[in-house]
Amino acid sequence: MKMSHLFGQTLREAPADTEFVSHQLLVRAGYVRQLGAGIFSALPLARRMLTRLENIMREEINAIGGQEMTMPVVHPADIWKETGRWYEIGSEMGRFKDANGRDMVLAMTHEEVVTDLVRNVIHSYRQLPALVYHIQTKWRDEVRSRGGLIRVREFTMKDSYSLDSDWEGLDQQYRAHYQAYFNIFHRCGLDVIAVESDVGMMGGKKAHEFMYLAPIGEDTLVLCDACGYTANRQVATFQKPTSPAEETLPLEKVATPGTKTIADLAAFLGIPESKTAKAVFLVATVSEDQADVEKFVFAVVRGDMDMNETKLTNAVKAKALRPAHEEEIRAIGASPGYGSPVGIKEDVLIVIDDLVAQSPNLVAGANEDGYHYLNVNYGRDFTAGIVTDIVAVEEGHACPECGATLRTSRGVEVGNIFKLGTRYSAAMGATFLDKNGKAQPVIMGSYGIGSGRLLACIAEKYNDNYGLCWPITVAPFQVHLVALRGGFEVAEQLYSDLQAAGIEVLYDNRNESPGVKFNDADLIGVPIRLTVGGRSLKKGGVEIKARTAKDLTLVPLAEVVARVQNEIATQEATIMAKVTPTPYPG
RNA sequence: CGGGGCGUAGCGCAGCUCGGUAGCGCGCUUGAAUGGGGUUCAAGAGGUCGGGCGUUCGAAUCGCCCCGCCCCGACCA
Repeated sequence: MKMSHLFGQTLREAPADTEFVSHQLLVRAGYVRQLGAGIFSALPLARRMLTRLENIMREEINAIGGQEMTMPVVHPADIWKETGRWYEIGSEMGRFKDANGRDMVLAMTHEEVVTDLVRNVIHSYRQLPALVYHIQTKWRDEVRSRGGLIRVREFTMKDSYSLDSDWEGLDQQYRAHYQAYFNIFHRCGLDVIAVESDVGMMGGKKAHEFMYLAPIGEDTLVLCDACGYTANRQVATFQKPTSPAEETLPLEKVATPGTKTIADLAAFLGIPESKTAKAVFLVATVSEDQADVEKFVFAVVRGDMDMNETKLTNAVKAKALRPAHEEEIRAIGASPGYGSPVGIKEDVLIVIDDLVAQSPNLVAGANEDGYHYLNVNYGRDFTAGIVTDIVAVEEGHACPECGATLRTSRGVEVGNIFKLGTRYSAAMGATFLDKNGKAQPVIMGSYGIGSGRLLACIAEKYNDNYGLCWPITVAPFQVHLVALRGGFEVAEQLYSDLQAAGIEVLYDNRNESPGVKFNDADLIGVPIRLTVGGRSLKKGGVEIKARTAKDLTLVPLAEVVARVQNEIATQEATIMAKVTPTPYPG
């Protein structure tokens, strides 16, 4: 590619509304342009990279038996109504009516479509297992897109769907993806960790997220350095402290004026926060018979811990959760700041953390302004509809596996794998006949990687003060050939020689000053730079420089192609050395 | 959806308080010089001042409404 014809322009200054380095550099270097909030065009430089990323995905998914296909971006709403997600998912689903007034959906993901295909195509256990995938555009109308290319509304994803006749088969395909995903990210030069995650709107049984650890990440991860336990904070668990054995003491009501927070209360009574119970009032939206119903939820955790919304949402099978208004709290007989499950109306759904159930003699509100109860005990003084883990893990808690101290870190989710099970096949009647001639729902898995987000993460990792520094395996070109005065004729020849040798070359043939060319080359970030000019020729050849290297090396003209091939091989080998088997946890 | 900020040429910005018919730097075009890290000089092209309504003799500037974009929060695979 000659730079004089490259569609795109480098900018000296980044647009004012860009925040992250990856976003700034990708715009400045001419890779992407923004059309609207969370909507981007990929210019030729970015398109070349996306193609390379997607080809890496193709190779790895093909290697575990995947067959590429393409499923549509626009779906009739009927299939989404069949699985219920038409009703469960809120405003992030793109909906419109076609010319005949039929409800239509913009693809957020493709479980419904693939399941529809499965019920039409798969009839026998003999056709299983199978693995299909596609690379397709999705639309998720995030209420708030942010972070440049990290969190967008329109994006392209590689998603694969595994189909099995038994659970062992699903487990096998799941593990195969687990390794394939590490291979993909490592081949892109990105270090990731796999963490246990919430299944969210996908439903299903088990899920891992692949996380690129970076401060710009929007997810908080819980990590154990001792045993390797990793989980998204949304689902992370920990070893709860054991409560001291105590005689249960009689319930006692005490005046505690002006102690609306746990900290105030503990200070007022001179007790640790761990001896208190914290009440949180929420209203859950629950789907009942395709209609949304609001249910009051009264959650209780120990005073020294925080509630985890995801865990609570899952515990009550809610579609959404919001804090309750004061009137709603009073309506159930509780008092904000002095709430407790003791003496609450019976039809209220009380969810308590399992640690609260085991902790004797806690201090809890008296549901009366300015009063608390001492020595509240589960079972004697109150009961709960649900007793389960609803506490958020904090830095310093004990690892659920080995007991060592946990730490937290931020991460960007670049991929995920889900064991869907029969969630979709059962709902849509995608069954096969087993050996006994009995109809069984197909057992499914779903596995996604967002290519644009992957590109942004690589940009976020590989840059310096001058611009981008792509890994050779994903770079838009392998060589950036800079022609300076007195070197244009040689450069032209070199350009065709390199291309003839199968090397991807970006050739800066523009009549620009050297400084402009070098700065653009650094900004664009092609891994190997060749410079030909009167000066280099006088010295006997062409200068070669790796983007990340400090020094130039002079190479005789006749050896340039071989030398470049050698450099490419070396850089590729460095990255491929990281592609190794990763043990599957558990 | 709540809070904050912004919208003037491709990009970065000034002008707005105090209304008088739009400017700077970069980029772009042409010419000349320069020629190894955003070089220099000269001459140019390019703007419905986000949109609508209103006030006014006159609106980028004042008022009202709307739209868009960014950040924080809520939310989210």
